Amino acid sequence: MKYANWIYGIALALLAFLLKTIEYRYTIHDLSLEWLIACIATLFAGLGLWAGWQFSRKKEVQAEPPEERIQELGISKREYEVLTLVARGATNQEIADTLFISLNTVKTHLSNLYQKLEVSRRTQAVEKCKQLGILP
Amino acid sequence: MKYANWIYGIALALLAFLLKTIEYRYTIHDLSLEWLIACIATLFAGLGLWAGWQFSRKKEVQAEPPEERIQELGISKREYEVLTLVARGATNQEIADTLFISLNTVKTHLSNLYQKLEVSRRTQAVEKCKQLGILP
DNA sequence: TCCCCCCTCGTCCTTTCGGGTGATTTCGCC
DNA sequence: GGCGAAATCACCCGAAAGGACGAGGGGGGA
Repeated sequence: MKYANWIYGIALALLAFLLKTIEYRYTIHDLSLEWLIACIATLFAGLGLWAGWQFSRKKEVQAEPPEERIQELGISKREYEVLTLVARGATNQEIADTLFISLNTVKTHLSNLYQKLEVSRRTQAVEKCKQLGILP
Repeated sequence: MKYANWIYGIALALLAFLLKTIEYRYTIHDLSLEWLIACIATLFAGLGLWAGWQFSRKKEVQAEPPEERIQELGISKREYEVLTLVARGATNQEIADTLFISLNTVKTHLSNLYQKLEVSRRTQAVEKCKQLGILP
């Protein structure tokens, strides 16, 4: 996704180059200078607008497959399941009932999660995961 | 904030007009045409980019004035302050220290919040408020 | 085969939360 | 002046959460 930046930059450079060559060929005499400038101005303004729009768009949708960062942090499937339930405001007991495991197991998973996320409470964990894009 | 759109448009028009007049005055002969075009192109490209950025920025922050729903639910200022700190993963004690109030007071505010939000735990409260757009 | 990781469960202990109740002060509004 | 809402604080108690261990089974890779 980082390639987008380069694409925009290259596109800009190419367009500038193209305009220059065109201008060299037809040494402008039949179309007035002001007209040319106006065209170029609007064209590039539009291009900049579009680029900015695309750029911010990317950031919005970014979301990025959470798989990557999850694995980076070494979070296992089971731990992630617990995490999502925590994010929904479930208590440890509810999580245990949902996943058909013991309350102690839930606590163990959470303890491991806290270590991996470098936090000490469920609310902090949820907050951090949302920042990392791991949770919606 | 809707005026921003018009401001951008007017700014664009003004700049175009300004460039035209300048170009009329100094009928360009000492600075090469290609240079002028390059300048204009980059200038407008940057302007477009900036405009697009600002535009998307507005949409992001938009978020809708939470004031409305907050008052609907009868949440007071102090309660909202506590709420935001809870959303950041702070403990009750940390909240108390931050707001220079007693731990008991924090608890009271939270109890009232839970009733107003119809929840029973801090994580649920945060979850609900994010859904309602009260919290970012 | 052995080792490592995951998942599971347990105990003990401390801290944190949440619910309930009551109280005081301050402020704006009628 | 009275009234109500908001803000403040206190106490008690039980539930929930978190930390720090240990431990066993299972599966996959070196």
